Amino acid sequence: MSDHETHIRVRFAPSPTGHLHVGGARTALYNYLYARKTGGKFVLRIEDTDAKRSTVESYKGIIEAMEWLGLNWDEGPLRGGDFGPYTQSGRGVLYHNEVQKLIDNGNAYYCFCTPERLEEMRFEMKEKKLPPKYDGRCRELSEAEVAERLSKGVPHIVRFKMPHDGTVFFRDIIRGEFSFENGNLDDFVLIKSDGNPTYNFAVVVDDAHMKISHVIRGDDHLSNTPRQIHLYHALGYNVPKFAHLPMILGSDHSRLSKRHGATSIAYYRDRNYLADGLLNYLALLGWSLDGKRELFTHQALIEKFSLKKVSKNPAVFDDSKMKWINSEHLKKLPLTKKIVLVQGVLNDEGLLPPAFDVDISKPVDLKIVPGGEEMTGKKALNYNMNDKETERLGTIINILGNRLKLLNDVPDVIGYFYTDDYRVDEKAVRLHLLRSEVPNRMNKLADEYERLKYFDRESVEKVLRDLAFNLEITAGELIHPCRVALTGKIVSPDIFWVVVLLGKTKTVERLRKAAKFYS
RNA sequence: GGCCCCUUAGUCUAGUGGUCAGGACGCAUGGUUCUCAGCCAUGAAUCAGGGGUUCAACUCCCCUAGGGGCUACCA
Repeated sequence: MSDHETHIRVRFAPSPTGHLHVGGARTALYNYLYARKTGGKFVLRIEDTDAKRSTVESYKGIIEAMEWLGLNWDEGPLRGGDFGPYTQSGRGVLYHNEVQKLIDNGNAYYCFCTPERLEEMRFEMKEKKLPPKYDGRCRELSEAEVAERLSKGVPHIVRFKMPHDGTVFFRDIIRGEFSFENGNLDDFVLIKSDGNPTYNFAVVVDDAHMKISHVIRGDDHLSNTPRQIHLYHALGYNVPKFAHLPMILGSDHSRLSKRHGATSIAYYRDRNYLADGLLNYLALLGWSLDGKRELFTHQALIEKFSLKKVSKNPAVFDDSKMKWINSEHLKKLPLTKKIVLVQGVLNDEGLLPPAFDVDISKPVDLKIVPGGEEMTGKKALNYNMNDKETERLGTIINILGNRLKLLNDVPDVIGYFYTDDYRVDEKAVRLHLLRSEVPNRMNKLADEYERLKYFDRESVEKVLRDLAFNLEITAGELIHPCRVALTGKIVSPDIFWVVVLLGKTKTVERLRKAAKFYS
């Protein structure tokens, strides 16, 4: 690694005018990954120069979302650093010093044109099918004239004096060489009449002062880059390297907006998606390792990421793939971790502590649970659950297996283990319970279970199969109504495990209740 | 209007002049099973269009079309 590479500094610079959305998060992620991969620094800077649109709620929301995602910044709000402040509203003096430099060396000038005149001018130019550029009226104002208007307090802005001829060249890490004719660029605004810098000016000043080595951002900024390069030159700073990321589009291929529904990071956080899963999916939106491997842990992302492998084409956000990635991450979590997460969701839904005690007569041997993972370390004692309940939950999660794809499905998928007030699927009832022969069978099954001494999986299955044999029906004809009676659903994990984990008392109670209710 | 970027299945992508155009999600079918999920197997589906260059083009060049961006005292 060369000396230069040891000084890699990148930044994510959102404006606090809304929530952190998937596009911004992806940009933040790539910056973060690049910094971690290269041992550089990741800076978070808040670009709040638009006083009208910036809000503290957005600011807080962005910071919270970044933290939830685990995109830890080295310098910025809450962390500080040697190049602060990291909020542009706190850097006013700096912009004014810098713009003064530009005015002094003839690269910028005061402009007294009113917004009304500019609008008129633009309108006329459009009529004449000319590019709507600033006409440069104030560009050649004499020093005396400027001084006079200034002293009178005439509202003004500051513009960059763009050369009329020449070409600006630059190279983008992802897209290669670019050149822009200066003639197509106009005298853009540096300082607004409220004294705040514009985006194009503030980014350059801040990136230069914060010693940003690589500017990694969305390609909606590609067209701004030539203007910014002029500023770097005029200000006498080194031009950083650029990497313009393809944008993330909505399903209709238009720019992501509120119309597209689920675009905010908070939305997924609130629905109990896993941060690492989201990161994984976001990473894939515009980057791939080899087109084959798609599942990456946070750490693997850092190891494998490369700017060179970022694609040029815009990507459409696909919810179903994101769900899949999320489920894969969920699958891979160790059991103890899953228990804690599931407990959290159950608790949020008011399902903890359980509405009833379940007495499992014989402790469940996790070794015989399909794909059963044993609990390691001490049990997770959260949300008023005792050891036994925690162990039961661990077993429930084990028997659930891959059926659990989204943590948010937990209440629906296993709620019946925790309350009697669970949702009953009418279709399931119609299909399996509303039949004349069923109530009697359910009662018989309840009788058998009531008599059972050891309520373990083996016994519970034997009882049911023996009963089916005696009644001269298939096991399925008992199993399906039993499932609906116990869970209210047409689908569930292995029914015998459900019986065991629901416990003798509840199982018998629900079988009888179903028999009575649907006879 | 001007300037700029992008274009492989529905979606994300691999591909860098000669490949049966590979993978993944999703979809469909079959197998396993008490249901579902899973797992296994199988299948449908792609190089935007047109010109060149070349013995050979998804790959290089040009044009067209489509999509996106910038052109703000938004960022």
